[in-house]
Amino acid sequence: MAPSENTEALSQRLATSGLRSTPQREVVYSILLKKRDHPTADEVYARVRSELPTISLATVYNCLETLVQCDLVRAVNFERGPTRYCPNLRPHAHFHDESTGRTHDIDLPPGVLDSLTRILPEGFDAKSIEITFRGQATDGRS
Amino acid sequence: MAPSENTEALSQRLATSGLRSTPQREVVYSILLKKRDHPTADEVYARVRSELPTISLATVYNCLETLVQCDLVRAVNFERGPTRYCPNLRPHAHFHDESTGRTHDIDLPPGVLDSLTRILPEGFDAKSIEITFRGQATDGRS
DNA sequence: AGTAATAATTGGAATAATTCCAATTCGCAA
DNA sequence: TTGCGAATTGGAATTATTCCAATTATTACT
Repeated sequence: MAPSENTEALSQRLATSGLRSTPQREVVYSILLKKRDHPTADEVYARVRSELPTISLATVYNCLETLVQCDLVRAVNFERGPTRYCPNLRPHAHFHDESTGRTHDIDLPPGVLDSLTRILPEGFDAKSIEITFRGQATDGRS
Repeated sequence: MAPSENTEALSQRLATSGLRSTPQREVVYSILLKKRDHPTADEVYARVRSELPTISLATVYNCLETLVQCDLVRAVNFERGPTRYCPNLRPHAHFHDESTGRTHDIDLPPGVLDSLTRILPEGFDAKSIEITFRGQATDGRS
């Protein structure tokens, strides 16, 4: 796979939003793509620092926020904890494993989101749906 | 409706968990039942103080946590904001209205949760599911 | 190229929500 | 009625995030 491909996608998305492509934004995004384990901002910060040692935590927050605005990344909140970041753009749910604390992406079969939308009463217009499972993943998984 | 009914339920749930029924716990619970608008801990604190002026915020947090443990209340988290509390025990989703900031309960037709569980791959055992819609409620609703 | 205008980054301070902790107080049981 | 564990309390501490003012980078224009 061409490493420039995603960088391209990023630049384009930023451009169409009137934003600039910067080293910080590129590295933050590439870090998210590299290891899709739903890291927190702090975790992203730690990983990015090995490539960009002078980046600040505030910038990491800014970049993540920007990526969310561009719809390249989803911000995910489980219970009280810190926000986690997910670069998976396919329609998917999250499975939160209570024993390991890990979060798994669960791809959704086509139609699931539509059929959920249909249970809404008149007058409710949903722009997005989030589905979160909580339980145990008995199986060894990444 | 008998006002003692819910208090009864509370005492029983607490008892079976080896916990005590206290005035603080009872009032916090009754406040949640009285106005089901998904208040934050701070909001609960404010409401409870009119009945129990000397209660502390820490106790409100403790009571809410206890009620969640007893499965009498659900803790709900939208994006970054503070945790909100919901005494609705029926299977329901949440609709978060982005224009008003309000949260509506959406009752789920029977079978929805089961059919969602069925999309999980082998090895994933879900104990609970949360469904959150985000959008606009065009209609005037409580 | 030179420069103004604008956008992005930075570090640190500030805020918000929640948890922790040690000291009291309460309620039940012997 | 005394004692023990549970619950409450107030305040300090912690965590996650946002804010802000100063600097730095990038772009557009001449």
